[in-house]
Amino acid sequence: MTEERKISMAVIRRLPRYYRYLGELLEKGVDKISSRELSEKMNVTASQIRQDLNNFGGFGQQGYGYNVEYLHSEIAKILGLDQNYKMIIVGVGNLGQALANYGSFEKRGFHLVGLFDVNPRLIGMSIRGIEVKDIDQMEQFVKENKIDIAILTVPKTRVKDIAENLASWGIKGLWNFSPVDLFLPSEVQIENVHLSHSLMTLAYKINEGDNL
Amino acid sequence: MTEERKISMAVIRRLPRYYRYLGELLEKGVDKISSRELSEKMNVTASQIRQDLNNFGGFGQQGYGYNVEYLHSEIAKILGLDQNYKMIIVGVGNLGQALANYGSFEKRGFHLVGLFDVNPRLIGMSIRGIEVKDIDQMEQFVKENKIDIAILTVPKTRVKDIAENLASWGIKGLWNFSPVDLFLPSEVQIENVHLSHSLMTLAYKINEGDNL
DNA sequence: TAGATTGTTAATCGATTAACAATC
DNA sequence: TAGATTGTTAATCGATTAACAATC
Repeated sequence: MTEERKISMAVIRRLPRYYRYLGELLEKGVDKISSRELSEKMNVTASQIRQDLNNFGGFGQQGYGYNVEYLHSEIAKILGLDQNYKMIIVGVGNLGQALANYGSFEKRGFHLVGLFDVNPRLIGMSIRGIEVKDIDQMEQFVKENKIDIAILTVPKTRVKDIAENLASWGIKGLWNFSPVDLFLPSEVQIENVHLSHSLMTLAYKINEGDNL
Repeated sequence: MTEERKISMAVIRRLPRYYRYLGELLEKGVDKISSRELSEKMNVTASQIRQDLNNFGGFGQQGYGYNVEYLHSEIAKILGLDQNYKMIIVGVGNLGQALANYGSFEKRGFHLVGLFDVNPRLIGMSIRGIEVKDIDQMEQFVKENKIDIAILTVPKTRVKDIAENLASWGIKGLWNFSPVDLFLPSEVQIENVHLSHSLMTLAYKINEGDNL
């Protein structure tokens, strides 16, 4: 593969937003857009949009703008949305069940294929046709099915061991919802969703207004 | 209140993490910590920790370090965790129910007091002692109970109108889980949790490894 | 006192914005 | 061709890291 200079995560985290806006334009039947028009919709600078996109090559055309469908599909490729991922959920509590019921990940190539828990009351239950299995069966399942991503919605006391095991079984990514930081070999990619951090940040913003 | 220079959101978003680590140290009975020790645990630079904290005043003592309990409580104050917030959940689907069942927000002062939905099958149901009400009753409820925060877990087609209404009824903060950007008057604070963005970012990270 | 570690200034690094030549 | 808009370089801005004097 061609050697490219390291793209910053700040740029990467903006791509899904571009992708979403382009998807909406696509649905509306819009077929071209300029960086300025998009910048106004998204409330960012046109310069940033052009800089971000040019990290990956030239997707536009001078004097014209960007073809919506093409740009949309190119961003999908950059993010890896042109591929399929096999996912399992570990921990089928409230949040695990909610995520299991989410159909919308499927259409982006994220396929839920397994559910695991320790709770005998949950084991055997099915969500969207997927049976909850005992966590003892997880090693075999992950290895046999070549699972790419594990969604971790287990209590924080359990997550470290589970994550380390999954890493040793060759998982590629962990989507971690526990309020814990995982330190694992660099082959395993980690994306944290710290809901409590997000809520605390909201509390700060609410009070910040008082100081103005 | 004293006029302070604007603190960047980058700093604010690190505070909940400091707060979490300090809470863990507190539970372990550790009573002091230096920026260097904390930096090693958290995998950040000591310099950053000191810079971050000094945005809000001097919490440490030369030659000693930081008192864990004191620093923990000071960060809580900065974030506004010394206050109480009344919250409602709008949209009691899978994710709304999961969040409603989360007990852990309560102990940080975030009190869930209302649940709203349009679905007649959900209306009348109770979660943790809170009855799901018809969304028609929301205006009166928000105004009478002076609700601070609304958790938005409604379909994306509904969220814009609901958010605008809540804003006009004096809500202070919106915790938005819909894949939509809300543009509202600046009195209303918005914190987005875009799960799909997070998952796409994980996909990128997984594939990025291939280029190394 | 000597040692340790903060608070804070200065240096570096990186990200964003502005500007404009290239070109469709 | 003239007008529009990209791609890209340069300028600015902000955030992080390093260094060290202050001080407990």
